[in-house]
Amino acid sequence: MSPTQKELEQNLQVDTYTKAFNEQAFQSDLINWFQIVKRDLPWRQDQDPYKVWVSEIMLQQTQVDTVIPYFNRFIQQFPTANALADADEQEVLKAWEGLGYYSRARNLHHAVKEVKANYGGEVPKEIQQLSTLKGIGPYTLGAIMSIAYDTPVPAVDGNVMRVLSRVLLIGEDIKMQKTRKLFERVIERIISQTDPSSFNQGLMELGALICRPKNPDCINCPVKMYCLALKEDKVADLPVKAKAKKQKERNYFVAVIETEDHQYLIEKRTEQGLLQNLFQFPMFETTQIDDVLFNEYVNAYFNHPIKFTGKLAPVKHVFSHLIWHLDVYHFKVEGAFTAGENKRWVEQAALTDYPFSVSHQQIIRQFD
DNA sequence: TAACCGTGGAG
DNA sequence: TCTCCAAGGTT
Repeated sequence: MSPTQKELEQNLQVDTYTKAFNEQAFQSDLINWFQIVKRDLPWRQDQDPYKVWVSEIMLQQTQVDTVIPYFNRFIQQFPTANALADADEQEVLKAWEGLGYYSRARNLHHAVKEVKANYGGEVPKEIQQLSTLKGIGPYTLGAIMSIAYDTPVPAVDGNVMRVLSRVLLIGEDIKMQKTRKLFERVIERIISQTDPSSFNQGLMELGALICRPKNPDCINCPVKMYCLALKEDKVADLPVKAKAKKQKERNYFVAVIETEDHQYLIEKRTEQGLLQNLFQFPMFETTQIDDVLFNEYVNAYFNHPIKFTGKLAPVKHVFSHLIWHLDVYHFKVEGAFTAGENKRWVEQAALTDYPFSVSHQQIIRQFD
């Protein structure tokens, strides 16, 4: 089977970036540095593929210091793939509460059930099997294959693209998916065959500690002698990254409805879109209606006499692609009434049993 | 492809 | 306050 025209062009492109590159010496210097300075992180205690998997999912778009306490609690609560598979989704979401990107938790839970059903609870080490699991994309695939199974597969994350764009002077826009694929092809040429785990982790550790987005510590860089950007004084210009779009803004009324014996009405979000299956206080998107109309609307919506008792502090919540402005209203009712399928009444102390997004945690914190 | 999907830290 | 960005994946 001969390579296609496209593949030939791609190989040529990789050639231009790697032809004058001494990958043997680079590997050696990078790996030796990593062995000396690597941080003592909880997921580096052993090579358990399940723990590597959990850590890599949590670390997606999330800083190490944020992940550490979540990882420790999660592994204590769900020590094995089978233990996680046997858990309820609500438990898993609760353990993920506050970490964000909740599809990661739901996909991990789904995938672990598949591992239990199809692979006897053992995380597969075949690349084809691993890559079909929900939530395991190209980066995580390479990370698990290399870190857990010592197999030379590229693991291209933001750190790796930043480091290699500088070392090899690659000016492609790292927002583009085809650029990530370019880096994967480059790494297939230069990855260590004997210690791909330290090679991949070394690139990421270098990006985190030395080759930082701002104020890179080039003086102390273990591979500065290979760095074309440093040689040409272009470190600050790389990587090239398209600007992010501005978030859209949305306004909501939130109804905190409390009974005389201090039960609160909460509702479960849908299985689609934002914050799937998380809980919240009933909320309604608003465009132009005012406070008075909202009070009438709430009474009509629930078909029950509900007494407005005052406003709580408004909440502004910034997502990656969205900004919520929540106007929070407090209502009193005499007792719990039938409110609908996805709704339930919960005592104040029991609110902590349910997974809420941070926006609604900010509301709960005002109850004291 | 580009939009969607969270949250918190750092400059 | 504002902007970027952090061990990305899915659709």
